Amino acid sequence: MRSHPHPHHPAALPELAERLRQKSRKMTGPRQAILGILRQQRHPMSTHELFSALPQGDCDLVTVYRSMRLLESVGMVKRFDLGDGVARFELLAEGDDGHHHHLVCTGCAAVIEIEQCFIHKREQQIAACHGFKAVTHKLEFFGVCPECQRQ
Amino acid sequence: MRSHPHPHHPAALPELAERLRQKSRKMTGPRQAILGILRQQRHPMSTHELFSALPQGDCDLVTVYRSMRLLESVGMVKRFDLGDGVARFELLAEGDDGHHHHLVCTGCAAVIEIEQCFIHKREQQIAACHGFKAVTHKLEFFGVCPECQRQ
DNA sequence: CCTGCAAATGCAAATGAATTGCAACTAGCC
DNA sequence: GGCTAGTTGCAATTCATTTGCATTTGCAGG
Repeated sequence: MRSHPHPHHPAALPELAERLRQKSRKMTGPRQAILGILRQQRHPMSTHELFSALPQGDCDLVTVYRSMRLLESVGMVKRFDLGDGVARFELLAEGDDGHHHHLVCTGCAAVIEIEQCFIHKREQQIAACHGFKAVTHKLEFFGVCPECQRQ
Repeated sequence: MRSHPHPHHPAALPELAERLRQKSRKMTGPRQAILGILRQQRHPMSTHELFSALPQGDCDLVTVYRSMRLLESVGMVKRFDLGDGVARFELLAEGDDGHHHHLVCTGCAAVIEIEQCFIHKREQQIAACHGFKAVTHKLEFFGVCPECQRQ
């Protein structure tokens, strides 16, 4: 059975701390708070959303930005671009590359996770056809959700 | 035969002027210059690239930004997001919605146009499955081109 | 338990893409 | 040729994100 990007039992904080320490990174207060929020989130979160979800004054906005960069660099978090000029992040399970897509409502910004990726074969063809290596892709869907259709 | 997003005989400037006038927009010097450059371009161009390609001092950077927005709003140009935080634009043929994708080299930023879009059926399924309307998507491929593989 | 130091943080300032306010033009319908 | 909506230049602003630097803090090793 394939792994689900949003497991019902996300990694516990001690395990997350261990993942950091293995890369000689520290489990600090801010990071603990950030990971704690990310753990219980099933949709990608922007840096500002993350910051506002933190107990007020818990840490600086800049620290959140730096943390997201670091967590991304050690593969604990995946960055998504939903086309509005703001980076969003999802926590990754160990060993998961987090590759999946989203369906975003252009009215209310609601996000639906699309688990399957059906591009791989085409991606291979395109890579081969142009002699490219290490090819990946970014794919996001946009539309109007049932709620917003009523307005 | 389906239209090619980069026709060998792109629209002439008078025709482009007509398209503008139909929407009660004016064909000004800057716009003429911008469209002139876009006409002979087969890859998406950023606002800054466009600006530098203009005869120096021809117009203000802000005017280029405003022009791109306007041209997009009247459907004469299509905006692409190649993931580097800079908007890029391609001139559209009349009646063309410009929907296609790109393969971008992460080393040298070279761009290859990918004409076919093979997502439509899946897109329909996804839309239906979640009750969304007016669903579209953004899809771009990234990899290392043959040149950059040598380094 | 204590210590040292690489790693992390806060705060202020900087960067870079893109937008906006406003007064001075100008394309093109009459 | 004149009038007016639409444009432009310039300066200033916004907004996401990054950077410099002095200070602080996890945590590996003794």
